[in-house]
Amino acid sequence: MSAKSGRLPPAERPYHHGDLRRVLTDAALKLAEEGGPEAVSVREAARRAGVSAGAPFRHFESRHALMTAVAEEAQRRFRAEIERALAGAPADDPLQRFRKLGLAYLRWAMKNPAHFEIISSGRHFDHDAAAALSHDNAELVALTERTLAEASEKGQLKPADLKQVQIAGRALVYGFARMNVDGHFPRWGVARGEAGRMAEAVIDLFIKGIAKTA
Amino acid sequence: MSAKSGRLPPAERPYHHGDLRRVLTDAALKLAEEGGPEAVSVREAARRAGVSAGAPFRHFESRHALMTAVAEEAQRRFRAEIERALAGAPADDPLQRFRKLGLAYLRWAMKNPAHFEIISSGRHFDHDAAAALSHDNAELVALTERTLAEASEKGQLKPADLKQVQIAGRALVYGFARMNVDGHFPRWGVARGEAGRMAEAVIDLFIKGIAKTA
DNA sequence: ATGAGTATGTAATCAATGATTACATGGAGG
DNA sequence: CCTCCATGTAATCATTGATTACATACTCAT
Repeated sequence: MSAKSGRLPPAERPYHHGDLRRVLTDAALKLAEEGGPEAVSVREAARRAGVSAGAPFRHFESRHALMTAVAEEAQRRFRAEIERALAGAPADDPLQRFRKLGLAYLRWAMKNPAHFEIISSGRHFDHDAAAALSHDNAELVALTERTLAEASEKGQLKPADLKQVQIAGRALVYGFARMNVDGHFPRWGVARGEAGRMAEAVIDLFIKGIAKTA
Repeated sequence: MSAKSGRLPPAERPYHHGDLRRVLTDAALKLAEEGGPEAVSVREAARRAGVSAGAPFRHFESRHALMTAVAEEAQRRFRAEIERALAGAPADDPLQRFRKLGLAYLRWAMKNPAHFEIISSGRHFDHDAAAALSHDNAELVALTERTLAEASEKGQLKPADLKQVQIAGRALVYGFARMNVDGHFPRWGVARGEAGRMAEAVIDLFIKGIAKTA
């Protein structure tokens, strides 16, 4: 695919890139990792891909569109990681699965702060143009709802408005992840390794609050 | 002060502005309100102040420095509003004050999304250069800690690790505010007016979880 | 008062970036 | 083989953050 034009010197890149769209997306993902969402620039991505500054606009209408592709890929990875983590959880203990869900969520968010920010802040891309992302996200939301409902049906929860519990849980986890991403912890005198344990403690505190055995 | 130079035509602005720093900060605050933090540009602030594009740099080392001033003013307003709201709360019921604290926090955050984002995201300004902001913030943190401790001393709380409760509460409220700022609610099918009631419900759910009477 | 020194504003300029346009290249299919 | 079209390049523009040389006027010591 890339060595089709034999008459060109092998060191030269062929005129057509092959899969520039993907290469640009990957470069942008890396730029975000390195310097945060603001550090993603079309030109720098083009530079890293070894193409001209105008080339990316053949594949992305605008910088926003590039960020949308970045967000979709990040969300895909996020979902995959969550589901991978959940695979090793006991199927007959929904509350335990709910806990694992929260932990996996936080672990990924803390390990990939820039990507987490991109997919969650809604400021970096156009949500309406990201159908795949919306789907992946809805899938995760449905997963937590289902898990919580199962826990309730199995009698693992105190009587409560499940919708409210769902939102509170989401706010709690999202807030914790955000506090990490937004740099609150260092200013609170929370060491880097400590945040992980605190995440677990906070989740357990929440679960103890909604579980029946409390 | 502004009409000192009598020989100039009255319609003309005097060469020296008077309080350009403040005017620029106000313009930037308004720009943020209108188009979010990214919409704040040094040049547009200068334009609105009626000065040249280079003038702001006499007062702010960089755009970041301007944003720092914006953040300090926003944080000042935030703190003032919280304390104002808390003034009308019963002094002898710390748990009730804790609730009011959370509600006032969310009300301000939802009413001033851009300013809230600026002061809380840590990405828009230099925290180390914002001593006043750090002080105001620390003051609010201390206030909630004190209130929670009082509630505990008065026997209003279940036995628990207060530090963990503090962090969980903060994560919950911050997460909810962030979900609003980050545009999660419309995508969840939550109407605009509904968010306010949900905020109250979530706070009450949390308080019921930590209160003794539960 | 008055002249020196400084604070504050202007104009011109630079580099980086997002975006557009005209043109070049070459792969795919009749 | 030749045409069409997807994809890349080069040149260009407007906007923005930032710097520099210069202009203005406020302040303060004498």
